[in-house]
Amino acid sequence: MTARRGRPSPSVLSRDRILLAGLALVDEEGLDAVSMRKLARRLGVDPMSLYNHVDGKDALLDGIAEVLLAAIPAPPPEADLRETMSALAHGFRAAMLDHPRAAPLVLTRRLASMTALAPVEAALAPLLAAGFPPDRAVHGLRAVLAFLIGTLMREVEAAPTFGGSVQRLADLSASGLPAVAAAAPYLAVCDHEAEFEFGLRIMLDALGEP
Amino acid sequence: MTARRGRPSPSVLSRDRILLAGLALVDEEGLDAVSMRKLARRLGVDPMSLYNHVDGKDALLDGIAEVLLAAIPAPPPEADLRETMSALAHGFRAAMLDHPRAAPLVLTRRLASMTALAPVEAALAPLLAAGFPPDRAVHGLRAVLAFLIGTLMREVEAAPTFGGSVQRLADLSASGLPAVAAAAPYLAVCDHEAEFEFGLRIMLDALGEP
DNA sequence: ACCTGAACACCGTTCAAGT
DNA sequence: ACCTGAACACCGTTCAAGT
Repeated sequence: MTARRGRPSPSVLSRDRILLAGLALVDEEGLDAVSMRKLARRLGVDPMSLYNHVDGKDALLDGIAEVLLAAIPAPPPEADLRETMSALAHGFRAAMLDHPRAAPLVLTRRLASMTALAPVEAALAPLLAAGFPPDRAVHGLRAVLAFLIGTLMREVEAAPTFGGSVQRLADLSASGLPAVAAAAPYLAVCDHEAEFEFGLRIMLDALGEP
Repeated sequence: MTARRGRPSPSVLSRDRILLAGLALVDEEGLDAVSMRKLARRLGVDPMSLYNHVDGKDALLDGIAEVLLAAIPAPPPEADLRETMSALAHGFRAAMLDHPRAAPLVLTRRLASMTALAPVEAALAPLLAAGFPPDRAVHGLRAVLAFLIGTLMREVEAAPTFGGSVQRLADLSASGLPAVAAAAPYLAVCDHEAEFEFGLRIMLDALGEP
């Protein structure tokens, strides 16, 4: 019932093994460093062997994005609507922060597959169950998602190479732009957690009642 | 006072000419198609000549992003705070929609240059002038920006290749996911304009009073 | 100061051949 | 059914040489 065919020998390659190795490669070296050849080297295999399990580089990246999305946990079933939406948003954020260098794959690519639709279902189902008409449910979900994507893009791209932000603060103060200079101490640092909670509350408030 | 040196001959290459040609290349063929070599070919020049005016491919892409940002018009000076913020947001959106294939350069890259700071100044100045303390001004601006970036990413990535959305609707209905199927007609289409106005109103309302 | 071209170390993917 | 390797048409960038 579980084995796809009667082949017990652990074949070297599989779509899953490739995607996981790809994710590890992104985690370690970043998105720009991903190449079919390097990934094949890492798996001890000819580059062209990957094409037996994955449709090409773009499909590989989509597959890695789906691995990230699959890590979002289902919200507790006894939660009310607001708790459910909040849990999904926090789960989404946690999944992205677990793999910050791969997160842009989810945040910037149009994902069309079935498995990419699962989180949409998880958010839409409680909205409809709470009595939201489908058009308003979709509308509200889109607004929340836009905020989540924008916030996470900022959080995940925040250059970790950027040592102390002291230099950045000095640059901002010396920018010659008066408002930027005046707000420099607050521009130089960002409490991502607080920004996330602040914006999420706004968006969930805006959802309103069915 | 304006000429940098007494060289009247219109030298073939300049940073600006390169950035504009780069933007045109992105507009026509998309981001993935951009290469230093192809851009040089388009300019009738050796690929390596570009490096005299631009620091490399990454700097080229940053430069193109700055060209986009520079197209955001200054808001009318007599406008009140809300009108000013709204005008900036609409100007930002219009600038991105003028070059949808280049927009991800602005929306997904961390821009550090001075010219990328100009729009921040334009938004921060009226907030401070209206009496917002700098920490709240930065906080509010970040929330609005996150929403704008997320919304515009969706709008700009929406595959224009995707013929009628009839096929997509059928896929969604047949997904086996009940909530997705129930909301399929609304998931299949997106009124980007309305989503933008809806979310912008929420974020500007959330700014509150100083 | 700017432009050139050869060279280096890479890419993604097609295709014919193997087992 | 899966894996291989040669081959093709590309990349970004360094470096030495030209003017």
